Amino acid sequence: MTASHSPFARKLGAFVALSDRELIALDGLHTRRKVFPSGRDMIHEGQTNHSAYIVASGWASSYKILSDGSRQIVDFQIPGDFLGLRSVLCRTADHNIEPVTTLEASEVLASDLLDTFTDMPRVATAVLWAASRDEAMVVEHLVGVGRRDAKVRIVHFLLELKSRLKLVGMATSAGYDCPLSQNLVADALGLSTVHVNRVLRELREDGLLTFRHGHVEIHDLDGLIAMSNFDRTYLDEEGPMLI
Amino acid sequence: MTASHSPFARKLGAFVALSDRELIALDGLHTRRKVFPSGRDMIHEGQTNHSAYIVASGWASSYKILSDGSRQIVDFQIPGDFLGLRSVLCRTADHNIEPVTTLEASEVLASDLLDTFTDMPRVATAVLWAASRDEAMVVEHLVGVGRRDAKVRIVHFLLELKSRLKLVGMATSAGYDCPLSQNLVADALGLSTVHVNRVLRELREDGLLTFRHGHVEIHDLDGLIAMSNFDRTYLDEEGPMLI
DNA sequence: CGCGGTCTTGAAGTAGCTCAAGGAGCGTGG
DNA sequence: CCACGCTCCTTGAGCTACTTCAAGACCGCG
Repeated sequence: MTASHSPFARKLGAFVALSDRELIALDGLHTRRKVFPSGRDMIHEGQTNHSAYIVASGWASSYKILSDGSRQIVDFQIPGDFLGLRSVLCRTADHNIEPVTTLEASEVLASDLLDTFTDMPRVATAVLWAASRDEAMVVEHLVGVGRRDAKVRIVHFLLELKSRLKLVGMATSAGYDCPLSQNLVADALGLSTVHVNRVLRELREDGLLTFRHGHVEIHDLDGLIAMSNFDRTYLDEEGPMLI
Repeated sequence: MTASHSPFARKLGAFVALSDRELIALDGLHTRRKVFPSGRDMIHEGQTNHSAYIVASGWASSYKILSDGSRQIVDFQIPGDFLGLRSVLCRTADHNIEPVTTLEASEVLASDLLDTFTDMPRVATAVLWAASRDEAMVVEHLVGVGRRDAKVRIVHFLLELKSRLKLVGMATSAGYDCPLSQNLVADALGLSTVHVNRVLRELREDGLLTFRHGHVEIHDLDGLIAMSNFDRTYLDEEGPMLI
């Protein structure tokens, strides 16, 4: 696998060892590309009959708004991730999706996907794997919000992001670019913006990491992993798990 | 559909209108029945090569334990629910499952399920629907833990449970039996046991609901729905959504 | 009858919230 | 080119919704 493949192909290639033919087929799903501006919902809760997408570039957020106006962000989507895969199945979306940055995404027809599956069953395995990884991430997110204090929660979140970005070549162990505002992080982690700011300052002062100006710099990876009990094997595998 | 069918068949019948032949086929999945004692894990995190089950009677909990010993319960399973469906796919479980009460469950082989699917595609639709409902419930759970205060969180939780139990004939609008200890509720909702106790007392004093001695009594359904902004349509449909 | 789990209540502490106000970066229009 | 109006970041001060600790009551069970 080379860097010339799409983030989507790179990601799946990390799960399941794929042949060139299979990787090219995955890239082939990237026709019908669209661009979405940031800050405007591309999928509304309750909306029916929309499509699924694969993110080509940019970040998005899926979230719910409560009656009192507060927002819970369920997950962020980065290049290579599916957007709204489940809501295609359910026919009606159960949450909103809004680009965080300008977003390029390719519309994926269920039929195209299924054709690829019958043609190349290993691809089906990989997609299923990716889908259940997404579900596992929501569970992990729930655990964090329910039982971890703010500092550990934020560290865990930033490490997870690092692992995910690394998979598509957008992060190193030293750091990564991150377009999320402190407000977005707060709404994802069930905290207030103010508190996120304070914790980020503490982490900076402790020499653990710096998150500023859209960039996360990791100063002490071992320290971060130790304090957050981040599971290295959870998302951070080197090489495909299934040969 | 009559009450003589299994909870599983009842539940799916509420999603998709199923013929007698289809309902009977679903009941047919309930061979290979096993009994699990309460309080002992039936599936461990990291365990591989275990089976999926359908709960026939009793309650179970799926949860994760953090390094500091605290526990986050991700979901409870009631009769008619799948147990460990995703971990069959992933090969290795990403959370523990422990019966809350004595549990009767039927082992389901992936092959049996797939045979039923090819034979009766509507069943596949129904199972897929149930699976994505489960996922939607985890998301809703995350929203609650992240953004709702303790009172609303508990009310929402108990109303959701009511809706789910109603689907399998184990609850009425007046109330239901609930074997969960306050400690279990606390670990599901990211609260302390003590605080759950206090909030429950408040709800009782406000004449909204009583949760005592393993029984939830609903005194003021409209009041509860109003204060928690519970979405009536979310799980509470009357009649199948897909004819 | 005593014992472990659950429930209940009080008292005191604290993590994280809200409110408030100022600064820094940046696009936009005068 | 500067002034403006954003949005985002930063910091302080005070508050409150929760937590932890502690102790007693209840209850089913061996």
